[in-house]
Parts: sequence; structure tokens; C-alpha cells
Amino acid sequence: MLEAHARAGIRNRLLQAIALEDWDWIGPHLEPVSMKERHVLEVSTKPIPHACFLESGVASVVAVDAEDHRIEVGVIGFEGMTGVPLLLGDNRAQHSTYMQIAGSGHRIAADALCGAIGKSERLRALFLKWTQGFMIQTAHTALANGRAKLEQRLARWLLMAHDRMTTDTVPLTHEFLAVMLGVRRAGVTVAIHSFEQRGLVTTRRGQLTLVNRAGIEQVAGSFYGTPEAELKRLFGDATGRRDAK
Amino acid sequence: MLEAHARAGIRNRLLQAIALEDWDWIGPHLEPVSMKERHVLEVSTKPIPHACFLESGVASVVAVDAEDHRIEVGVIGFEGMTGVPLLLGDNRAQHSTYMQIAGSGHRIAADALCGAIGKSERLRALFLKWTQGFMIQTAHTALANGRAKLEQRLARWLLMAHDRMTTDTVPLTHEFLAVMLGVRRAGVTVAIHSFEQRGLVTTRRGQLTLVNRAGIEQVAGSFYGTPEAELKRLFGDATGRRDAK
DNA sequence: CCGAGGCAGTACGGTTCCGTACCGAAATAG
DNA sequence: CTATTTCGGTACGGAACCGTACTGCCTCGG
Repeated sequence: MLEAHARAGIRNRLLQAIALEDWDWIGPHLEPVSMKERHVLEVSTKPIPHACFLESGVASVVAVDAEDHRIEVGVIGFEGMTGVPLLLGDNRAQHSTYMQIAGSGHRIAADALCGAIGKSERLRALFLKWTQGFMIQTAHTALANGRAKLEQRLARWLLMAHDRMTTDTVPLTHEFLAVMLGVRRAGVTVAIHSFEQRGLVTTRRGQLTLVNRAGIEQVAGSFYGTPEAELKRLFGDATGRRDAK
Repeated sequence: MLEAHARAGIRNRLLQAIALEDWDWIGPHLEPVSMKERHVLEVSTKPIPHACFLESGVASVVAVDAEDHRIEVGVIGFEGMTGVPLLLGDNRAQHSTYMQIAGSGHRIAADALCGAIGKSERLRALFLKWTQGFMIQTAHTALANGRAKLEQRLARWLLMAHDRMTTDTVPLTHEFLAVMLGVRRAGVTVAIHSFEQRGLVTTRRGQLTLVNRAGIEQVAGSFYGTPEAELKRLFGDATGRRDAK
């Protein structure tokens, strides 16, 4: 539960963008949550209990098929929300969603969210705009998966994670990066090693630090950037790609 | 323009699913269109003039990036509609959309569509349900692009096209199939040749006929089927995967 | 009926990435 | 402080697919 006066500390871009008149539909239903890495938000084929507006951390949306092939189809941070199907009138999760990098946020019960967007047209429009941004990200993930090389995809992933973090260090093992990208763990190791030798990142066991963001952007090329630019277009410059340091 | 009494001949699943009370928001604004292959419906970065409810034919939604990498991220036929961004409050096309297989349908001006979903809650819910189905398809395209082999992806594409056609013959060159899948033209040729030798398809210059759909489904494995099953779940058995013959 | 252009078949070296596996090093638990 | 687990580095053969290119055939327009 979060009263109107508590909005000041909010970092989530979607909550920030809620009009004052709409806040009462959402704020009182928000419940602060802190989530460790691998915390599960949605399970494929099961009902979605809550939507979550992240304040920090990064969530992964992972598509799964009947033979258990998996791949990440989207990344969500403080710029957005989980539970997109709820916005489209579906209460079942098609994909699995879990925290890839630990963080916190505010969750709202599925019913409360559906009620809110049923009451306020403006609120619904805001969330649907986010849905549009997320769809674009998924489409460009499909593009990268089909056309980009491993190094480009890894660079893209690191940049997307970095956009959603306050530090430059990604606390992830090669194994998990490999699962996200749908490639071999060993392939990730080699790629990271190459990045390191080029001075783009430094590594320690279980973590990786971006030291030359511009260089990583160069590796990713145009596979990174379009969804970020579109989010800016949809929401204004406050959201989207963070400037290189 | 299509009056209420003209609904009888409609084959488009979404138009069929419109409640009688809602028909007046849509029907009078519909304009019949016939479109050849490669007819352009939406151009990346430009405003979307119309949404289109297909009666026949297949449209491809193709994501493009700044360096002109392209790949198909979705297929639309008589089960759905083009112009998804309009439903989410965005009037710009992020992707290019064009007819891959010639067909006909009914189009509605962007303004009229937005007006209609603004007036009828039920109508909006219907179209958003389609949006959800389309998102699932895009996500599974990302999955297939990242994890499936060329033959599996080709099989998946043929099945998705077949679901949306009334004949078993796909009038496409290897070149265009290759563009959709984001692979070499020569790679498609070899894969089709393999299909042919296994008795799954027959080919002529510029066209390909499915003769053993079950066999093709076996090749695609679980990379095909999930979005189709979800569409069934969302809309009932009338839509979705067509039974094998 | 013939010429031009589009399309399919084939080839070949090269690259990327996979599947698998092994080992040492680093963190963690007891 | 030691034992156990997890993680990263490395290796190797092989499969999949690429980029490129050449050729012959089919189809359609004239």
C-alpha cells in the first residue's frame, strides 16, 4: 500500500507517468516487494497473480515450448512492468518471468490492475503504450536471434541490462547468460574473454563489469537501440537508453 | 462499407467474433480490398493508414533495424488483423507489413478503428485478445530463430502459412522464403529438396505444395503449435491450427 | 516461337557454433 | 581450515550454415 504522498520516492517510469487523478486507482493497491535473483514472477501456463513495477533489478521473460526449448524474449526493469498479458485481458502467463538480477519494486494484484484499467481510460492507454514498447523489444529479439552473431547478441544483452541498472556490474554467471541467449555456456565464456581482451569489460567469478560501454555498443551495432529509441518516442526522453559515461 | 446484413459472407475470425451490438462501430467503416503479393500494408516508421481484416491471403510482419537487417516476426491471415500498434495507441508502424500471399480483406481507417475501440469496451477487449495472440506468435518466432535448425523453421513457416490458406499450394519462391526466415536462398533450396525426397512436399517453379502435413509437423516439432493452441484458447476452437487431412 | 530475365540446383571453402568433456580455480558450507 | 560444489577456461571433432558464384532451366513477354 502506497499513499499519494509516497510517490516522491518512486523510480519506476510507468508509476511516475501515472496522472495524479489516476493515482488512487493504483497507489493504494501497491505492495512493496524485494526479490532475489531467480525469484519467479510468472510461470508458463499458470494464472498471473500480480503485475510488478520494478524499482531496481532486471526481470527476464522466457518463452518455453512443449519440448522445453527456452529463450529469453524480453527484459524488464524500472522502465516498465511485468504482467503484460493482464493488460490484454488474459490472466494466464504464456511465458515464464523471473528476476535475473535481484531488485525491488511494487506489485499489484491482477484483479486490482484489471479494475484500474477498466476505470481509467488514461491509465489503460499508458499501460498499453508500455505493451507496445515491449512488443517491439520482443520483435527485435527475434531479429537478433535470427541474424546476429553470438558476440553481437551478448553485447546487446549486456547493454539492455546496463540500461536497467545503477551500477556497471552485472552479477551473472556465464551459464545464465547462455540460457538467456540460447547458446552454449562455453560460447559465452569465449565471447566474454574476447570482450575482456579488447578492454570492453572486466570479469570476476560470477560477475562482469562494463568498462567501455561505447565499445560494447559498437559490437552490438544496430541490433541494439531500436526498441530503446521507440520507448523514448513513446514516453519521452526520461526513459530509454542511458547515456554512455 | 459493409452493412450488417453483409456479415454472413465474412470469413475473418475477428470480424465474425464481433458482437451484434458492436457491429455498427466497425461494419460501416469497412472497405473491401484485394491485394496482390508484395502489396504493402504498413511501412516501418511511417503512420499506419488502415488496419486490415484479411479474408484470404497471408501477410508478413517484418522487423527491420538501422542496418537493414530484416526478419519476419509474425504472420497474419484470416484469423486476425494487421495494424496492431493502433490497438495499443500508437499510430506509427514499427515494422513493415506486406502481403506474402495475395488475398483480400476489409480495411478500416486508423481513425475509425481507434474511435470504435474507444466506444465499445467489448470490441476493444476482442482486439486486445488478438494482440495477445500475436505477441505469443512473435515470442515463439524469437524462440525458433534462436534454437531451431533451418529445416525446422522452414517447416514451421509452411505450417503457419498453410493454416491460413484454403489450398495446399504456397505460391512463393525460395528467395522469399529465405528472406522471411533470415537465411540463404540456397539453404532453403536444399531444405525443400530434402522435404521433397521425403515425400513431404512437391515443388514447381515458384510454388510448393504440402502433401504430407503430418510429416511436416513432425519436422517442426514443438517449434510449431504453441501460438496456434493459445489462439484456440483465447478464441475458441473456431480459430487456430487447421486439422491435418 | 524465340529471347530475356527470373528462378532453382549445385558447389566449395570458410566461419560459427554445437555437443561434450575435462580440469583447475574460486567460493561456500560444515 | 578442509571438503564440496559451483564456475570458468580450454579443447576437439563435427554439424550447420554462410558468402559467393556459376549454370541451366523454366516462364513469360514480345
